[in-house]
This record gives sequence, structure tokens and C-alpha cells, in this order.
Amino acid sequence: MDGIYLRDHLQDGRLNSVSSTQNELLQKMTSEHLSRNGDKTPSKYKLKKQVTEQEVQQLRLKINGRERKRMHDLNLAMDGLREVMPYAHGPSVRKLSKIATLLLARNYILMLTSSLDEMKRLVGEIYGGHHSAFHCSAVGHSGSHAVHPGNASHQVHPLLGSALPSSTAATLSTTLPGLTSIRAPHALLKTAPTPPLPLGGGFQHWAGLPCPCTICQVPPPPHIPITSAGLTRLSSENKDVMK
DNA sequence: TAGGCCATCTGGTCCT
DNA sequence: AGGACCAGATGGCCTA
Repeated sequence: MDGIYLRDHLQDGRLNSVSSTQNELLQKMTSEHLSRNGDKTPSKYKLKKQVTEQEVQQLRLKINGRERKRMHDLNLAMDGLREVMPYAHGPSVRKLSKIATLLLARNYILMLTSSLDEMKRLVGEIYGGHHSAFHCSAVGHSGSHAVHPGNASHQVHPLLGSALPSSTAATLSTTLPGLTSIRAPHALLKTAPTPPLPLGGGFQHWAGLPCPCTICQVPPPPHIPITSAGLTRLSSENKDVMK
């Protein structure tokens, strides 16, 4: 395939350059090609031209292969992102597009951040602002504390239970009305999506145990505020994508 | 058939 | 100098 593209472009005379250094070969090839078209190629250039063509082709193949590998790696990373998204996976379910995957991931992170903030607030209420032993659970910030919804090895915090209490969900919907608008682009799926994963997954931060995580060692990163306006904007953005 | 999505090629730029 | 990254162009495939 590469050879076909290369050949076509050479015939079009459009092969200009690859980079400031690599293009010398290609430009030499082009000029020789043009002169060849202008008048008959001298036979003494024949061997040199063939070598150059091979060099150019090899270089082009090499560059194309690198780019192909780079894109494949990028797609693998995209697949990895799809796997941890709260969506149905399976052969019968159409794969999320790249743009949908990225937007969904963003919304998902925002949603988890909001849930975490709400949990922190509730924990603070329960313990009256005292610094409880499981301080780590109240530290979550979306950026550095990765949440892995697809990881089944998550342990549930002994004090918080396996899932958010119903009051929490209700509080979320009342205090963060925009949160309910954070929806995965179901329209992009061709089959009925599965419900989002429960938020019961906890971190492995246990009461009374020293925590080695970087979150507990360093100040938390700047927090991205989630406003209803922002959520609204998110929804509108998704609408554009989900059209 | 139009539009969306994707893979690939390609040339330019930046970085190491 | 070579590789990584990026964006534009192009063509194929699929779906409504």
C-alpha cells in the first residue's frame, strides 16, 4: 500500500519533503523525476536513480510505519479508555467513537469528582468536622487520585458501606441538579446501554493505617469547580457530538 | 446518496 | 539527525 501511495505521488510530482533533513533524498528524487519527464533520462543516471528511489521508498515506508504504529498505540489507549467507561461492552454494542469517548470520559471524571466532593461533605457532617481516622477517604481529587470504575478489586470503605446511601444520591440531585444532566451519549450507542456503574467503589485507604499515597503526602491539586453553568455547557457540548 | 467515522499517507514543526 | 507529534487530504466502509 505504501508503495502504491508513493508511486502515485511520485507520478504526480507532489512529493516534496518530509523534513528539513530527510527531504533531501525526496527532493533529489523529485528533481530527477521532473528532469526525467522533461527529457530523456541519461542512462548514466539510471543506476543512481534506482538507488535513490529505493532509498526514498524505504524512508517513506519507515516513516509511514512509525506513524501507523503511533496511531495504533493511540487507538489502543482509546480502547483502554472505553473499557473503563460505564458502558456496555460487547460485540453487539457499537463502539463509542473517539470524540464520544473523550467527552464521556470528561463528563465521567466530573461526575466522579462531584460525587467525591459530596461524600467528603457528608463525612464532614457525620464527624462534625473532626479529622477522622479515615482522613484519606475525604481527600479525593479527580486529577491525581485515579478512579477505576472497571476495577473489581476496589475495596469498600468499612464506614461508608458498599454504595452511596440513597440520601446521598438525593442530595446530589438536589444540590447538584446539573449532575443529573451528565449523561453518557447514549444516542451514540445502537443498543440499550447498561446503567452506569455504582459509585460504591472505594479506595484502599483504611482507618488507622498509614497511607503512602501521594494525595496524603502532598497538598491536593487545584480543584476544578463544577458549576451548574459548566454542566449545562457540558450537556450542550454533548448535544453537538450526539447529533 | 449524504454524512459520519476511521485508517492511512504526507508534509511541517518541534524536541531530544 | 532522527523521532514524535500534529493537522490536512484522501479514500473506504457503514448507516440512516
